[in-house]
Amino acid sequence: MPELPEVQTVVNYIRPILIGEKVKSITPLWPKVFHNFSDRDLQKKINGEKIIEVLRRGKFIVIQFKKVIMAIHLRMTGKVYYLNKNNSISKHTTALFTFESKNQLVFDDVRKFGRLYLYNSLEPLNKCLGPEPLSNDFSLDLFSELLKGRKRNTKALLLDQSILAGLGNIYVDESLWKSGIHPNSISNVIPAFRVKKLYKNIKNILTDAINKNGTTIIDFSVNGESGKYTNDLQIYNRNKLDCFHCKNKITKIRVAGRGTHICLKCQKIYNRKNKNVEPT
DNA sequence: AGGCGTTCCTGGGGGC
DNA sequence: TGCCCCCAGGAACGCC
Repeated sequence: MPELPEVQTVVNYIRPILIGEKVKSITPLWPKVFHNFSDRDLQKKINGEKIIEVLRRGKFIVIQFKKVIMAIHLRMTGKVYYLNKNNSISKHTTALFTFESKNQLVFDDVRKFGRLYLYNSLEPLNKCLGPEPLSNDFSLDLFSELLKGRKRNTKALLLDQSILAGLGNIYVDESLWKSGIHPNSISNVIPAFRVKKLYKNIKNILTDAINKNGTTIIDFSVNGESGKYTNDLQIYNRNKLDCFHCKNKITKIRVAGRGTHICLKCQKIYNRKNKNVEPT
């Protein structure tokens, strides 16, 4: 499940090679992969155009051209990699980018949820996405306001891309565990010191994960590098194993429709009744 | 407003 | 071994 660190890893990988490339064609091998545009739009707006910049916004990979942007969302199983002489496109390829240099970029997606988007600018993405957790604009005050301004299940809120952009199931579980907050806590009654912890942990965990090329195994055909943050996971995917803090067994529950890993001893539920009670 | 169920997909795991 | 069923999940959407 590519989240912010995994998408950043992909961007770091493809950016230096993509910049300066001119698009010859983009072939949809799965018809639904073009989300909001047609072949004709491509011919008018992308084909022959040069790639100026490649960046990340939330979980989107953004390829910037002079007048338009193409956004790629990997959803759960999407992968982007270069095609070289030694490999062939897999049967799960949903789109194939061909450049005038004859280089080719593959968009591979087993479950076919990933999509390509065409926009005139970043604005449509900015409109539906919250702040970047690693940007300077994302202050503790802003984060506190986001939590206090709503009476919502905390995990659901952190997964909501319009509130905060880039977190997914893995990093929400990790951040909440490290901050001692139960995912079913109500966002507006979490005490300030816990909010501060959560704020710092989100930043630290994401930064750490980026430095280790993320968690999801990314099978690049060129350099074979895979995400090393897998070894650093403290709570995610550790159902029935010992909590690293208190040695209690980790449990798996459902929160906001997602499989959720928690330590019942370390993570405190905050709601109206017990907001002043601290964990033992 | 927010919670919840449904939809999109396929590989893989559990049960028999 | 084989087969069937169901589950995993990010985000959009409709409903309550």
